[in-house]
Amino acid sequence: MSTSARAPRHTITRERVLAGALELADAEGLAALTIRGLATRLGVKPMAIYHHVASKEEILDALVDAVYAEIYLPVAGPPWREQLAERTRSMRAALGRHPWALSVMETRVHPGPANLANHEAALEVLRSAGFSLPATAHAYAVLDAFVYGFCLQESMLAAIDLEGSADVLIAGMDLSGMPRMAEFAAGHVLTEGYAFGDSFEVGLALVLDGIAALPGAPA
Amino acid sequence: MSTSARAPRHTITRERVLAGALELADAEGLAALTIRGLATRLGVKPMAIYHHVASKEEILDALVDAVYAEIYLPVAGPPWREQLAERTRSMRAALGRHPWALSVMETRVHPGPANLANHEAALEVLRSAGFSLPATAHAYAVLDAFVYGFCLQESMLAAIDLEGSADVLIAGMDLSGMPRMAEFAAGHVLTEGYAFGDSFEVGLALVLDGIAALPGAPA
DNA sequence: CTTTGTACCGTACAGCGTACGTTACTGGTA
DNA sequence: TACCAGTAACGTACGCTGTACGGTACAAAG
Repeated sequence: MSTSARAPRHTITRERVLAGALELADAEGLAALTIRGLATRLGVKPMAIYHHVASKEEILDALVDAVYAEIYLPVAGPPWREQLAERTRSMRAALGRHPWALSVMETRVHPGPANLANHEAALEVLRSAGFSLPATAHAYAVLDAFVYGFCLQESMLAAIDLEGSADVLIAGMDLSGMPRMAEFAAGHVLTEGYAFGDSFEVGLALVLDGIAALPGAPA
Repeated sequence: MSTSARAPRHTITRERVLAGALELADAEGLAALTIRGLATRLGVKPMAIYHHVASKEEILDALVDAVYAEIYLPVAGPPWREQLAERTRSMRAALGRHPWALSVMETRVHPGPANLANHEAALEVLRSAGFSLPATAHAYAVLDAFVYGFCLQESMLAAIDLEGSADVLIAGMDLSGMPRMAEFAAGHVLTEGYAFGDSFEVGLALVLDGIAALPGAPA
């Protein structure tokens, strides 16, 4: 096939553009998500994309909302604790599947429909469980802080691990004058069976316990 | 003065380059931190910068470590809880002063000396207070997840607020079919005296309580 | 006075998002 | 059947980015 051949009509649609962008970001990282790269992957010339989306910003907005759409929507009912736990685990899974998502979210200003639906569902769970409005605000802020922050740490660790495994990295650091880090590395991190992710369920339980004990939480 | 005049020798040093980069990022945002923009601010031509730093990546590494250097170093001793609380508040303050820092941190792979010193100090506080190694790992992971995540949310909210105040934003959203968000907005967020940041101390206390109750925490 | 190293500069290149204008195909109507 | 309008893909070009490479001027040392 000729590289300079004109692609047939309807080679791309808005859906194909967004799906291709998501695949490209997942497969090759956010830096590889360029209009030119996306066009090549779609078998089209760069400017053809702009007949289906207004700008790259719009693509990024749509990608973020696509990630939110993957998150479990909690339902109101007695076991509010398990519903929120399931949503939180689902968020971690989605952000783990799309490590680029967090940094894109930071730069978005307009929440998409899936984002809003997720907020609504979480608020519905808390409010219908009997949380007061102030308690709902605190609970939601703390729980989301935990999951966002935990995923942020996981993605930073994953980025570091791509350059070399943990033991090699730690061996290469200058830990002189850092006895506690040396102890922590040798006595725990490099131990068989250690995984940073194991702190997730511990932290989740800790935060949910704290939320349940908030003033304004149901009895 | 002529724009094309050659700057005198020793107009810039590595310190001045890094200080200028930090000021530029603080004042005009991360997107404004370009080699050309930085050179202009320093009264120098772009390529002069490369005689003092190896690459822009190196500048970003240094900026991140400069932010870590602003964070309070906790000291070991009886009141571990207050020491960690102070460090956490200090982290929030530093990340608030430099909203661009979080997104830069995400892309760093080599921790700087201030970063390592901060880790060491926090570990020292936990370990010398009597936390077991697994408890230390969980406590540290959860506490940092909280502060990173909370600051992430604050910076996202701040970015949105730059485009218009909260009430205007909320008024512009389509909250039909979103009764809980409507209730939350009207009954709490738009109320006199509401501030998202008020959840910080609540969450901090909640997390510290949880850490103190961890198996392996001191009695 | 000359030599040598260093610090600043000019030019240039590849790659980015995208504004603007052009071309070719296709479905609807006369 | 013939045409026409609309649409989707394309080519070119502009200003921006980081930075490789080579040149130039000045300051200190021999």
